[in-house]
Amino acid sequence: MIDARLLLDDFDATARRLARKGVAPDLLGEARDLAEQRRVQVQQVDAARQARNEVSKRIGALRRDQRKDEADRAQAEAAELGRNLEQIEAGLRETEAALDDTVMRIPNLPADDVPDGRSDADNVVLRTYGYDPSAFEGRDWQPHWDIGERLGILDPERAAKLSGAMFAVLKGDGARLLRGLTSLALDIHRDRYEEIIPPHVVRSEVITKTGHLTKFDTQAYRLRDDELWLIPTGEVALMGMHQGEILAEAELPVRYMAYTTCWRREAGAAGKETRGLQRLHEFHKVELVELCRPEDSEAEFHSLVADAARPLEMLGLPYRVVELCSGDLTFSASRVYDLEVYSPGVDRWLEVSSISLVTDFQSRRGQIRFRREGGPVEFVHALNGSGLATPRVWAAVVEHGLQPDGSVRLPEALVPYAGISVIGGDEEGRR
RNA sequence: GGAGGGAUGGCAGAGCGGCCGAAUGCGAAGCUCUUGAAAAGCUUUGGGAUGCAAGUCCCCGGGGGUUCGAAUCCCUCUCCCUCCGCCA
Repeated sequence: MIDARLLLDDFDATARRLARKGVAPDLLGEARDLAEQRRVQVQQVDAARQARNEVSKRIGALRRDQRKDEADRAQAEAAELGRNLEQIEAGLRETEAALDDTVMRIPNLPADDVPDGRSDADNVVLRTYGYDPSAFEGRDWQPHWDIGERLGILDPERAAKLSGAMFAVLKGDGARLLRGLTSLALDIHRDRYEEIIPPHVVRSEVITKTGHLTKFDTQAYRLRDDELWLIPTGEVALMGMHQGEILAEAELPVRYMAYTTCWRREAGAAGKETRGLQRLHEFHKVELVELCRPEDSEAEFHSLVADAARPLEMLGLPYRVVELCSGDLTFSASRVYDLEVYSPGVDRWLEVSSISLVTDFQSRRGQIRFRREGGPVEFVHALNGSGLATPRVWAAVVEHGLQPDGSVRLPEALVPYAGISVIGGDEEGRR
């Protein structure tokens, strides 16, 4: 959540910045009014408490001195003050609940140099790597689901039988390919990120405070008999680890990676763009997250983008870096770059990683702070992005590796991890 | 799953319902002394709300209650420890 102070201290500028993200001024005005009301009520409550505390203290002294009559009189007075206090406290509680509710609906402020725009049509392609359109002409490219079924590495019918639409069964070399991809990614990122294997279910508290569970978001699966949720991304577990903590400045930056299964309900999604592995309820991903000092976050963001791109380059996959415009930014992000891999089989660019600079939006909610060397306590900045999301990268490897004889050649860098160089060819490609 | 015990500041560890945001020790920071260091002495050392400030208010695992007043009493949840059961 944003700092409600911004609304009190600098309403116009804040409203202008949020307008770029499509936030209605009404919402902000409502929040500001509530914050103002809260400020007034806090002062009233404090004054009322002070009055009561003073009398209570006097009662203690009088009782010690055996001045019973005076004590009794004071006690009656205190009881009256107490009743009064309760009333204004109730008012304050109401205001705070309403304020909280309202502020929670306000998204993070976009970075000032994020391009203006309303939808993904206004996103900006910053650079493209390894993509030559002519290289894809005049050949019979196939979508990965056709290749996968033909080679027996993908089994959509069994997946549907087990779990329904948007689930996957990978078989044989297909399973091995996924395992190889995750190992490759974990090894690539090992130099900068500490590998974590977290729990895959987390408390309501954790998923709420990472901003992945609000009343407007029904992405996550809940366990029936426990107040626990399946993580929609490893980020939830990794960011949750430091909730409520005050880190030492010297501990920063904290960089973690985790290979986890992710579950998303994806309510409403179905149809053409969900075929094959394009969109799944359950998938595997290597996630990268970072906590750092505010002054470092912009530079760290660009490092994170470069980190997320490294596996794609090693796999020789053409990709492009897209900066999301202000209107397309996710709720909690101040800046987002998407990495999109070109899929020749469906002739589309598929998002394989979304790198977000979240600033202090999550850490304020989750109370993740750090203490400056000999100085004050501040909120850390948070960043996250996929280090490698397996389904779409799996699909891209299969589509790009398709050879005229129908087999799939794996990228060189992947061969040691997958233990094979060709899927579906003659036995020579196998080791 | 069953039975018992616990949760207090960076750590350890006191705390009669009022004088306790909290003794004491350790750790850490600053200062004095010293050529320097050690030792010793002095001082400082949690978070948050509100306020220009002085101040006031809140927080002793979380939430609720009793009371004029709760770290202290009651209820509840979570976590940790010991024992029993189960189990990869």
